[in-house]
Amino acid sequence: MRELEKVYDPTRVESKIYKMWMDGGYFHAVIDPEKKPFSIVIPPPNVTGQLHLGHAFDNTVQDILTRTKRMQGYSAVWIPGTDHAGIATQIKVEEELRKEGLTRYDLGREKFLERVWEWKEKYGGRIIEQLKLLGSSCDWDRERFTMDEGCSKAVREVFVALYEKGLIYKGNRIINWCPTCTTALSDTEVEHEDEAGHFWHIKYQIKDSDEYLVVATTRPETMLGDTGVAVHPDDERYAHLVGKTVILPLMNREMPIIADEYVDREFGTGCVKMTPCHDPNDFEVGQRHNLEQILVLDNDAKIINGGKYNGLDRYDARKTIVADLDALGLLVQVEEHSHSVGKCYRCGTTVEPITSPQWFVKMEPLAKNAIEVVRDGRMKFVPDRFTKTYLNWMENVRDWCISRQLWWGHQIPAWYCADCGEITVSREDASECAHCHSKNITREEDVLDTWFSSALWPFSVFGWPDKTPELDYWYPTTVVTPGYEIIFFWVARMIFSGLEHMGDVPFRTAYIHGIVRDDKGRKMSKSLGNGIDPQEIIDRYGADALRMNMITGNSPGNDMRFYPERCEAMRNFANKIWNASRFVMMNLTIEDNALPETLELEDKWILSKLNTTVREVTENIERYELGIAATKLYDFIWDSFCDWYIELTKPRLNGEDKLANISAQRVLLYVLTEILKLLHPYMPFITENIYQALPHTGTVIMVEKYPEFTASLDFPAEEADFEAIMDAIKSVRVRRAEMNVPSNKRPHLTIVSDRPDVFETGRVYLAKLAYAGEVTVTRNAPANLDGQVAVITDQARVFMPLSELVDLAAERARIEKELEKATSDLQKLEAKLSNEAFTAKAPENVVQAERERADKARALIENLTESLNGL
RNA sequence: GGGAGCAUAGCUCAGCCGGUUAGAGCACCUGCUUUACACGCAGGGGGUCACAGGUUCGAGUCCUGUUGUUCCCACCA
Repeated sequence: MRELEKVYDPTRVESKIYKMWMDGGYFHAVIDPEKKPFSIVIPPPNVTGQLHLGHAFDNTVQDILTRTKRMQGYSAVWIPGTDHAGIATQIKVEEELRKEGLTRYDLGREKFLERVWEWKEKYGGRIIEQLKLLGSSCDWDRERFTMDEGCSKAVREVFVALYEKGLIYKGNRIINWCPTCTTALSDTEVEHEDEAGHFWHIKYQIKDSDEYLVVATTRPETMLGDTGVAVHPDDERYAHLVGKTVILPLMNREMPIIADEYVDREFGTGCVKMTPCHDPNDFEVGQRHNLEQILVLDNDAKIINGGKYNGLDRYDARKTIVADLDALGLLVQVEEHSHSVGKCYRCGTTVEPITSPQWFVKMEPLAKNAIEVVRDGRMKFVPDRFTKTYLNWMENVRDWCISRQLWWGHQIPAWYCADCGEITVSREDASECAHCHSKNITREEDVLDTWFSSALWPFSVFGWPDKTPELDYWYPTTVVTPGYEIIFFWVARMIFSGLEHMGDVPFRTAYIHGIVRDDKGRKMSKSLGNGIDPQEIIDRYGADALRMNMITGNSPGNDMRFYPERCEAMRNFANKIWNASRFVMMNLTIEDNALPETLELEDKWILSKLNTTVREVTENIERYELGIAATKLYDFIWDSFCDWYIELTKPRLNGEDKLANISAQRVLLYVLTEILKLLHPYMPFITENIYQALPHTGTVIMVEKYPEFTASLDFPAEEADFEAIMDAIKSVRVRRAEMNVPSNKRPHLTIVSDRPDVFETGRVYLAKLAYAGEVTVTRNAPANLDGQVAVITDQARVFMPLSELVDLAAERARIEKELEKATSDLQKLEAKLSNEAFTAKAPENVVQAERERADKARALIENLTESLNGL
């Protein structure tokens, strides 16, 4: 293991490491009353899906949380699984059929479903395999599918329970219809987009009169289904017409003129054509006024009940109707008009509002509890702003249309009786009508909204409706991590479902994240072709680099842009750790990582810094500030450990003193091991890989104990002292760089400080890291400073005999500039300190800190003046 | 129409409870075969924290408004 490659190659080890974890069964969680439970259910990816960067992000978050908690001694379970994704999957299989010149109807329901299951078997595992490439530590023994037996049972139970409670009903109501997917959609499945359209003003003649009303519409084809015209009850312009009859052009249908508060007098002409079957508002107005309902669009959005327009596609009908109206002189005006159009979230087709007999969940009673648990804090959103988004939606939620005219999904357990006309809803497949016992029953063909089963996911995966130990132990789950785009689809529905069926929230925290965009800030999509395959990134940079990249540099809930180049930085980081470990191993003669009995100053410094890092990182993760924690680890590892501590140990490792050598090894190994543990949840592969090569007492790092703050390793005073030495080193480096001193020039340094003991300890490091020859430490400045260049830090003045390299004039200018800065700083500080309001009101420690700054500034001015005089 | 986010270095973004001299990565400049790493080391340049008010001893951070931008929700035909 001492012959490690200079460059870390993740591709060679990641799959081996993953296999080792799998073989060891480390992902499997068991119920352990001695341990605290921690649980996450995966937002189940679509079974036909491919891993994209959004998944990579989402699952990295879950893995970090799960791995951290597992190491912290929780019984941490992360339940994986996939979603049957009703419409999406059915579309895919239908597309495949189309290539064979077939439709699903050619196959029939049963054969078609066989095809979908085949498809599922073929592609359903793909995304799971991709999740493994990421390093996801899911409990694969507990993998679920929304249409597996257990989940189906849960769906059935919920449907029947809600029906029995009167919370599921069937009704002929306005729903969103997608003519391409030929199914109803819920409100959440419709995406609204503003589109440039027209506003057609049409004359409707009053019966037995020369008078006309003018109505305006954006969808003229719907006029075929008009069954009334509405005006506002207080609108004096039309008061005389209310109750009269108007004649629908083209159809010559007589329709009433009604008065309803719904009409906005200011908008358009103040007259609204009423199409109860194709507009949600008109539907409601129509119900209030008993308007006739005439459906004029069929399932393919072709005209029906429209006389000569029958059979025309909706847009062809629109053109024809407009032309006909124009020919009749009934088209009074055509306005350019931008209006919002609803699109199907699966296929993008413009949906049509259509009245249709569908199944609904009655939301009001369910929403009430779902609002309460968030209001009273039983469940919280991170970041908090999504609370408002959620509440706003839940407070205004309308009944949920759950039936879909698809074949792939959970078929609704309802049977219609041909004899008595009643509906039988049953947990077991019905063989007779529950009302009249007729055998003449047929099953509802529709299936349920795919989100109906996802809503039950946090408890169906643990075996509900059976009472299981898993439910007892792991429900409610600790946290879910969805993107904000599925708050309504999924999060909201899980909340009311959990409350209704489990009597408790499905999760304590919803940690909501943003979406991953491309480098130009655009959403990644197939049509733009700007998607990035995570697998490609993994192949190129490693899963660890991808994970780390996803998690750093963004804050909770915000979108992030994905730059492949940023992965390079994280790959470099992995390489840095690799090489630091190589260094430690190359120097290793010990077999265990116990700390030495005596610690040097620099040891205490790194251990104390490590300790602080442990505390802070743990706190950050606890607060879901994963990015901040990652940055702290990155900085500690690269800056403190690699750039400083490793360099600091070299004198001991290369020196003659055996004991010193061993003690350096011990601290190095100890810190490295702790670093690997801390970083493991973020970069699981490389940390495990290195851990396996180091002397260790555990089995695998993924089940090692997560580091904890250790009071006995807290050395704040020593930490500060050592930083004074670092300060001196840095200052000397800066001066040398400014003066272009070649690195082989090693001048004698004279350090003047009130803390000679500290700098005495630091001599060897100044020599090495500040490229000094000899180092002398004194309390008082030497009498003769001729030819000395000084650098000044808070705790010391360092003199270097380098005046031959100095341009005296430039040096004078430099010092004067520094002096000027110091003087102005001091003035500001003195002004602040002489401000009584400040000294009286600011906290003592802040005032004290300002006093110290002022003292330092004074000392600096004194020293600079002295240097200037010395020139 | 309602609501939310964002606006900080050339680029992409951090910056939690208001408290020293505002940070990182990338890019840029200078130097370096320092025996872990050039996927590296040392150093450097670069910011009126969108704008205008306000609160405060003190504001990138809190409040109000303005502008720009992105998004979500909504039944004005």
